Amino acid sequence: MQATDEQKAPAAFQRIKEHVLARIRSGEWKEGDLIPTEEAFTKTFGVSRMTVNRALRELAADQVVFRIQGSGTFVAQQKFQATLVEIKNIADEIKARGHSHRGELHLLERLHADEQQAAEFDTKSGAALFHSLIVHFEDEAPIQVEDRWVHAEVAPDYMAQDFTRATPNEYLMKAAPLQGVQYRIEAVMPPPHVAGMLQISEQEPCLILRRKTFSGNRVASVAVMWHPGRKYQFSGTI
Amino acid sequence: MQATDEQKAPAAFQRIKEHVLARIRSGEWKEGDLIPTEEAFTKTFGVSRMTVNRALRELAADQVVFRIQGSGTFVAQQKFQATLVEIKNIADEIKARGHSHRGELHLLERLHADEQQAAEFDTKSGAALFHSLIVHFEDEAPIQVEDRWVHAEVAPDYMAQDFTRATPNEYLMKAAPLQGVQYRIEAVMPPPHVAGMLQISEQEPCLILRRKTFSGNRVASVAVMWHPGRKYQFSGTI
DNA sequence: GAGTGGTCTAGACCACAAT
DNA sequence: TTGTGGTCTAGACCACTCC
Repeated sequence: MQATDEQKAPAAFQRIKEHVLARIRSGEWKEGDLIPTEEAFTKTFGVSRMTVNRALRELAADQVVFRIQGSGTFVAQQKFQATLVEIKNIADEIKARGHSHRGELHLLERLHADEQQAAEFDTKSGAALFHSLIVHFEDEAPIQVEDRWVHAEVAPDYMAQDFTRATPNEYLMKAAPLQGVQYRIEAVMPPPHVAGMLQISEQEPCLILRRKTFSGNRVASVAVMWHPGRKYQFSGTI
Repeated sequence: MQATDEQKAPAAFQRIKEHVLARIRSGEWKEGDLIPTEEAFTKTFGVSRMTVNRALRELAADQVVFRIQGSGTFVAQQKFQATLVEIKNIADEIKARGHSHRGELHLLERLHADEQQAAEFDTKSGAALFHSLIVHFEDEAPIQVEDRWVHAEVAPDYMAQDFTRATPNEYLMKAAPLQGVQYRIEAVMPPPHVAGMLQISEQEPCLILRRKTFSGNRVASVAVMWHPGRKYQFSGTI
């Protein structure tokens, strides 16, 4: 028998999605345009309203269209205005490049929040915090200094971890269900002790990532991650 | 009449999603666990299978669970391993902060690609390119130097644009259907002419975003965007 | 009130996996 | 063969918008 090239017909809701996307791509339907109603599509495609509804609902979830109950379905604003950068766990990132990762623990202590730290953690002054300072190496070259404070109530076992094996990030993800992250990326000059740990000059800029994580409506952890500007970049594709 | 605090009951599919999410958050259902079948949920919640299907399908789209036809629905790997940074159009970003944006065009020229540029654009040496240099101001403070090369074949009308009104980014999005973006974020010291345009010292680090866009399987544009490290950060929430 | 989307039902048939 | 998810139907009722 001949090798047949059987194509399964795409699902009806997929065909409708493609139809709408094609109209938008071709420019026939432009930003803000009202597109046909669900009822109209049921006739055009000979399908039930639930099927049309699924197609349009998924396009709305993808922000291709937006829908206003009682009014209709409209073409959404062009996307691609934003580029997304993915910031990964440093250990995974290094391993993904085929290199070896090693963490060097420089400091692990328990202390009490001063006023500024209490404000950052949205708690009261004197609350127990853990503080760790770890230098991450990629094939024996220092690539990140991770300076981290952790709310002791959220991750009480923090100090019992072996941070040469798992990063604090990995531990915290298991210990405290993450509910949110705030981050900021900056370019700054390193203070002397950071320059020393990264084995760079104080005249070389650093790329820093500040990251605050939330768990159970509390601030779980505040971290500052320093990277040598010459060797480290955030990069990606969309 | 008393001010009533009427709560509309959440939709059934939402209640089911919440139920599953709560079980996962509490740790009752762990990564890789098989969760109840659609049929089981119809009985638990007293709803039809379509309603359960929608709830689980949406959770699968969000990568909370994964589904294998014939086998069942399983809890997916923990997320939040990655943090996403959104890089917006500079003009939109400034306006969103409630400030005024102004673009100052310093250079707009047509030239021919040298060998290095030809390699970057994946074309032949001598191909026509446009080159623009724009300084973006936020409330009269320079916030970005945008140095951009554009493939003339992809956007032939580039030089006819008024870049004090719309950013090159906005124009290119309309002129050339975007198919992909590569980017890189770095921390570097500014060369003298950039420091001058940003009105900063040569000892102040810059945050730079390099961005290459693709259209129709060709490189449409290569841009380097310089920002003063002291005033500009990438930030966001997830 | 007419038109639109938001949700839901109670079935149905199919494809795929495990046995 | 049985159980699972993937899709679809032909209705239904509701909430909201606009006239």
